[in-house]
Amino acid sequence: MIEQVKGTRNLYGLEAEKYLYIYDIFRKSFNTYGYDLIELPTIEHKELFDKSIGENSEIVTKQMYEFKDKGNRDLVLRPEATASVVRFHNEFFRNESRKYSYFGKMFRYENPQKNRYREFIQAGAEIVGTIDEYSNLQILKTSIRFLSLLNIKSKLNLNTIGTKNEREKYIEELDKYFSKNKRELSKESVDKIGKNTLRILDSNDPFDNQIIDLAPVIYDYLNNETLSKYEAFKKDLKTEGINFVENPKLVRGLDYYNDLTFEFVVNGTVVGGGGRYDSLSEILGLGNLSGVGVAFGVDRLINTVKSIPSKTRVMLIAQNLSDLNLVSSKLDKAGISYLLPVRGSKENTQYKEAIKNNVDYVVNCTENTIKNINNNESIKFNISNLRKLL
RNA sequence: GUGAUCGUAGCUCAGUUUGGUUAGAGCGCCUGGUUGUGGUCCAGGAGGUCGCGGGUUCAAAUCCCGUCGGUCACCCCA
Repeated sequence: MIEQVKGTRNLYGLEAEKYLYIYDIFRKSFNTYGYDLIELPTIEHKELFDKSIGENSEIVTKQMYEFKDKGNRDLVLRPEATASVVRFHNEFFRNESRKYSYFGKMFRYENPQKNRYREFIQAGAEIVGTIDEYSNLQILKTSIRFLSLLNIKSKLNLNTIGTKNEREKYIEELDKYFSKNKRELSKESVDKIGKNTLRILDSNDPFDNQIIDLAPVIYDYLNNETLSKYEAFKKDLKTEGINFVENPKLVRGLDYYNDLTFEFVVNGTVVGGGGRYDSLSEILGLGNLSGVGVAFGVDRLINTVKSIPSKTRVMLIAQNLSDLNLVSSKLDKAGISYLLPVRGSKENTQYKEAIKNNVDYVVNCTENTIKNINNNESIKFNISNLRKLL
């Protein structure tokens, strides 16, 4: 037997329904609010992500699906979409400001586990161009509307990581501090000193707690402009009645972020995250445009959403096919959808099939009745009687 | 990249420790009957390269090695 590729997922039945439902709510939340949908290519030049996400990041060094095509180009399956959106924007709308939304497959070569797949779906939104802090608020408010329409209760974590210069100075101090206290850190954290210092703050190892708690805090290394922007933003959130938890240790894995970073957490799982990226365009050599965005893990949302609204389902049964064909043609004309038995089996078997398929009503085309499968009450079949039930 | 654990019928699993008839069960599926406002019950039937490859052995689902896949965790992230 040929097994499926590691880390891929088959969405079937209820999961597929949830996928469509989430896509639908996503479109209602973003697309219809002026975030134009963009279908981006799945393959991109490797260079795009080397530059944007960062050559030393975990994603680029270990997690990209890389290949050479027949023209000897270095290509990758995209690990995320923000860089592609910025590429597109700079190519076609360089001197405009625009809002985008996207919904599609991403790929990262990691070992799969709960809520993490090699091929996964992200739904995201970006505002790119000459923009101010108001965009940050818009992205967050729209995200919150999206999650609440899905009936998902999430916690919003918030942080600012300042400008690149500020961050570099902070990391320098952090390196010194952790080096000095090496002996009281886990081996894994020690390995990150000088390489991925910020991530040490994120350590789950209880052994590290004490040292991390006493570590320098990023806010002490940010200048007044950065801090006042951040304070103003928090004030806006409070005015809007948006609850959040400030987490100075929240660092994102992508190099291009500055100032605002945030994530939405449900039961300990990050279902979405994002932030500000004012230097991404420049890093890509594409100009000098700002941006802010959010991305949701659709697979994680599928695993989180408990139930979705269901439609009333009708199944036709009959003891001969001509009865079945007659009624199904009538329903086709009336625009009513229905299920049919897979084959002309005996009546009892067809009833069983209806029950198995979770239908609400069975139309017996031979007897001309509509039966409510939940209480076994039958009424005469005709189109208007059936329509009343739907 | 690291670690743990699992892989036997469509599904859930027993059998693996201690190698030994023809590899089993429940559910599901198909056929016939029963019931007749139907989801019950009865009988029969189909369905298995024991994930894959190699090794040990007179003999492997069972032991060894490798590999692929699932689940979970670390790392990391959505």
